[in-house]
Amino acid sequence: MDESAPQKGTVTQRAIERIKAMIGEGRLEPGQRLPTERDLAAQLGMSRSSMREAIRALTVLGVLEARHGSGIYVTQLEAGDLLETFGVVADLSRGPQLVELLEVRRILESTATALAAARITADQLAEVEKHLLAMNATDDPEEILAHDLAFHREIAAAAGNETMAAILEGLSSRTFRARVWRGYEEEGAFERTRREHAAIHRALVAHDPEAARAAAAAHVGEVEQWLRTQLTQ
Amino acid sequence: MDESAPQKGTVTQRAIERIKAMIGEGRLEPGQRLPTERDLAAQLGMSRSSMREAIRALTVLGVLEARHGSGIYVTQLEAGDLLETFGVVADLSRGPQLVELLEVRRILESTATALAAARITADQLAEVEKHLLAMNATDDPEEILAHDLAFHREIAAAAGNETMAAILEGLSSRTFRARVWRGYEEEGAFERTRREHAAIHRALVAHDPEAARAAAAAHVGEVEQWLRTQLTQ
DNA sequence: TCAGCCGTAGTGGTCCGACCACTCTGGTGG
DNA sequence: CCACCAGAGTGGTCGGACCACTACGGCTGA
Repeated sequence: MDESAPQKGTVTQRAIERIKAMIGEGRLEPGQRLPTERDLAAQLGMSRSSMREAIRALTVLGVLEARHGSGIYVTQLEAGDLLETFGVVADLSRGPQLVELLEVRRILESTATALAAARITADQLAEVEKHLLAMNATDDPEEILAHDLAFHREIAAAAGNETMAAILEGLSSRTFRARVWRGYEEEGAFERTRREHAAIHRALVAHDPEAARAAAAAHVGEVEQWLRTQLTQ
Repeated sequence: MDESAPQKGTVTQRAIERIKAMIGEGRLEPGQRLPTERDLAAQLGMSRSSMREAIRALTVLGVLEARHGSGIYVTQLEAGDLLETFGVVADLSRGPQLVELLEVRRILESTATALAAARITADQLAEVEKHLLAMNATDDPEEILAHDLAFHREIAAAAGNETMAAILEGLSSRTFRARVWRGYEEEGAFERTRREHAAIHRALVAHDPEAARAAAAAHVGEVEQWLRTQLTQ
């Protein structure tokens, strides 16, 4: 059951490509269960160890999901599954790269907020308000951060593009924001953040995309500029 | 040398987190060489097999680089290294998700092109023109696609944000575009594409960001709309 | 003296076989 | 009829062996 192995790269790398190809060609559907590690290794003519490394690699990429004692399954291949690794980028980026990342976020977040202003429903708006109020009702940085994240997540979801929402989720991942905020909040940015969030909320209520875009861009831009000054010091 | 293993998740998963943490905390610098697989496994109190899976995982994420016979090294952790996995998302996305991905690309590409219009140098512009001419001088779809990719890559580079350029690179990866173009080009879209590219080029020459943004958005939007109609059929 | 070759130690890559931890299922006993 | 449970099957871990490749240093020959 082997077809003239081209012998390019390592055995494990080949296995990764093969499985990816199987999914790309539709031979493996989302949610479907794969053969066992032992069978897969035999089919591709390699050891179980090498096959396990390939499976582990595809697991961290969000393509496969291994359930102990049950089997290996193809994920739903949705944006959330595949873009989870985006958080790693945010976690490991430093210096100028952090600013670039924030610039990307500013572009996407402003557009997402504009889209949300046009499309958001009453229910979604209520959810956004819930986090806005909760954020203003406490002084615990941890809690504020959590509601801040949820605030933007709800808006991104209301924009109607799951892929964009997933990318923004990665760009706002817990550790990334915690790292930046650690210094940012010490400069009395809480009050400003609240005003900016209020402005975004107003634009959403008014269903005003342009106002929403401007408010969101300014919001992220504030942090971006602050980070930029930090680097030059 | 172990600190009260919390025993959460699999052994391999723990190893991945530990190594990621070492890099995040700066204990491992970009380009630095890690201890051998055998030593690492011993330090974290696990078998070499498990450690290898962890290393393989971080390798596909673009965080580590293994050189056969030499050792394991931390990558430069630049945008290109870490965002290579973005291509996998594009390769495995289908249906509505493909449209969402194209929408993200439209947003980023239009902004990148606008930035490029403001910042592009004469040398960079010459490079862009080179690919524009080469694209118009041939009828080989393969070659056209290659120069098309390079055309946009040069523009993204001129925008001055490597992270954005890396993301766009992933969103335009070879297989992704080949897949979409297969059907797109059959509808006589070549001529339209050339006109759109010419419009983008004009805006760059004129250093007109708004015109560049509009031209790029229209360019990607054309493909996006076509894909949208394909899905409803 | 010095350039180039080559042996070798050390590294990642692969394979094997065993056992553990967990899940799922089908039969059994209540 | 249901609850339980034992067993088969699965992924997870381990240890060791060997292969493929790199890098370095000593050796050889000019």
